[in-house]
Amino acid sequence: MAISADTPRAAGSPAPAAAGGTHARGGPPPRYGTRPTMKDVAARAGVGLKTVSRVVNGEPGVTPDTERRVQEAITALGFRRNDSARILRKGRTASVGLVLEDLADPFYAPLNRAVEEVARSHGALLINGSSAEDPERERELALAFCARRVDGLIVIPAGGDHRYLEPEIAAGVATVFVDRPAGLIDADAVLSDSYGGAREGVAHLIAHGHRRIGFIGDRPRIHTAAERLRGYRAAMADAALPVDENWVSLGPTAPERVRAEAERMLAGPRPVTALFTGNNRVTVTALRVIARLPRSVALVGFDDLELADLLSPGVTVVAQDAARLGRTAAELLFRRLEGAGEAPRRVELPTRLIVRGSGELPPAGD
Amino acid sequence: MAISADTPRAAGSPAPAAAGGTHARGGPPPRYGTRPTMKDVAARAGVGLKTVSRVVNGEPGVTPDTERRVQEAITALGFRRNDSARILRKGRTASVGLVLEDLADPFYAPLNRAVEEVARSHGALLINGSSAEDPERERELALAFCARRVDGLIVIPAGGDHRYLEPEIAAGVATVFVDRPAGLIDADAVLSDSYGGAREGVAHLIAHGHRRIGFIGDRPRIHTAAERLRGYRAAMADAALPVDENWVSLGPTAPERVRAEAERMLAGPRPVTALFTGNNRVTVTALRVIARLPRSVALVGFDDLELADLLSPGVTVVAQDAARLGRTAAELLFRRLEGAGEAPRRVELPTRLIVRGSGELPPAGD
DNA sequence: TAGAGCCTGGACAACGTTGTCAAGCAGGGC
DNA sequence: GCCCTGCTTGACAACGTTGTCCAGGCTCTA
Repeated sequence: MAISADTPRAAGSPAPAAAGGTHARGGPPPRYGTRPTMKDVAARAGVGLKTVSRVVNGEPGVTPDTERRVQEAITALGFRRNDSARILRKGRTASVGLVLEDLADPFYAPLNRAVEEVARSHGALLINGSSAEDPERERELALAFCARRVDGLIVIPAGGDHRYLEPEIAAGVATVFVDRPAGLIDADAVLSDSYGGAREGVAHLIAHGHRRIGFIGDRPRIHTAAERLRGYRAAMADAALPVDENWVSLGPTAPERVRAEAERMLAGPRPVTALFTGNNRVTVTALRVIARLPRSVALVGFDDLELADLLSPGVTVVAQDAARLGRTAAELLFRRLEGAGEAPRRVELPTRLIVRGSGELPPAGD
Repeated sequence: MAISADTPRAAGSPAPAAAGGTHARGGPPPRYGTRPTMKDVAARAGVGLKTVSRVVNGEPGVTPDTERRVQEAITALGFRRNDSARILRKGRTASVGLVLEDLADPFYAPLNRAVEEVARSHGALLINGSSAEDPERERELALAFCARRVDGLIVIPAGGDHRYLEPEIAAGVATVFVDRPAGLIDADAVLSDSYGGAREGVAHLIAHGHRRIGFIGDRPRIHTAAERLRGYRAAMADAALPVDENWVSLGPTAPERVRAEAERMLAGPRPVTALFTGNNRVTVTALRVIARLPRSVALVGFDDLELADLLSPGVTVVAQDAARLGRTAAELLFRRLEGAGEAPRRVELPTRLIVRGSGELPPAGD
């Protein structure tokens, strides 16, 4: 029998699941949108409230016969425990909040999934939201999660000041920052080695003969962007190569800006012969620019891309393990929840240079 | 001043945010992990409980002076409203649950984000989880969300029987299915035109001279997989082309299986000259197989891929608008919540053939 | 058969919030 | 001076669950 989702029921046709009465026999039929409670189940089964609670939670001390009667009442009424009340009473919510930049970003999605898996293995649900790189929105989300009394919070910071979380952390909300460190507070953080990864990637380009290398990255206030730029400069310095500041561009990763900057660096009498791109979004746009050029330009990007191996030439990347970032952060969080009372830790995961050929092009000139 | 995340505080060093007393003056310092309540705020501000509630909720009828005292107490104690209690009292949770197959899948991630955006615009939070294509897990997640009393539920079905949701729907949980229809119940659904899209994609291959076309898709119990196969058969029939059953393969989208099936279809004396792939995961694996072959093989895939335009040849796809699927479903859901009491609707969104060249290869033989 | 002890079941309070309602108070009109 | 009005404020119950505690009935043993 099908049920119409929202058709209001006439008094003469009560919802089948609730037929028989939420209230004592003879009472009015339950209003649409009103759910039966343990009290209703108890009344129907002819037992006490606590007995229903025991059955629902699988607690011992209920005879099989009583249990059967309760189960029948539960099924007949379509009862489902109200976790809000349960949470209120117990204090723990078995849920974790995750604030990231963009749920849809191919870099963060696996991180999201990894956090979900760890949460699931601990019996916790995941609430999440996208900050869209807006500090105020990050704050709103994180505090909304705290109001829901999440047991723990995982944050990919958009802002640079997380003092607003101090009362929450002090109150026991286990908090772990991922991908970027917390601002102005001392807290757990799980990061990738942005500096080392960028340095290695740029060194790869240098090793293949490039001397004029452009760097296009995210906004400078973002920790990873700054670190990767630092890695770029270190690699150039290692090889005693000068850096023309026209080769460096930090800013929003919107395709228009990245395209303009890439085209600028690749134009003129002495263009760069290679690009190092600071994250997956930048890389994709840069690849589109390069694809339209008659000559070949070397590129190494931070973050792996799904089809990077199928492009020709394959795209060399500095890969982060986003899933591992998420997993590590979530595991750290649950260790905290289980009472590991050490000082905040900063975990740094290594990156991996995946050479696929795009860095190995002979330099175009110089 | 930095706060250690989990260091238990000695009695002599109370949490700064709570210093001054959660309880009446002179009482014991608050225990770690215990949060101040409105009662505590009221005591500290020297006002009644309800006045605090009014200030917290911005209700009128509080003098500026009283409000200031309450605000000070809130800040001093680090108070944050407990939404569990609020939800229990009010009955509405301002949250939406989303069950999808895999949070990390590049097809579902934008859908996830779109649902989030709509929820956000309605002031609701998003709880989500991955079913991993396991009906039991789908059920667990959906019911866990219902226990949390989400106002609405968006489900990408893994299973084929959703009667377990009948009591929930009857109790007022607005429920919308996306990508695939509900099983054995009558409910809102937002779908892509899998049949039409596949038919158009396969017709494209036929128009370019292909006569032996393979179809590799997801498990047959999945509605979209079955529909796309139906579209494939229709296109072949339209052109009066015979279908060798060796050209059709439905099953898990694990790379090993897809690779084996693609290699099988492309081997032998009379291989297929083109492949139609049933979703993004299948397409990616098939592209890898094709890339290793000496000869070129045409391919059209269901679902767009991020770098599809940069491959050579570009990959022709039947694109779905995943974000629009999510947005449409979420908007429908909120319309239901606002009381639109019509019969369940099935919305079907069009697909779009994006021609990029991979289908335009001359057939390899025949 | 009586007493002790165990097992089952239920009454009750509490979790933190919000809606209802009534009290207190100041100001103004008569 | 008194009453009425309107505003601010607070006491109280209720939301649905779980933990505590106690009562009653049963079994087992002496």
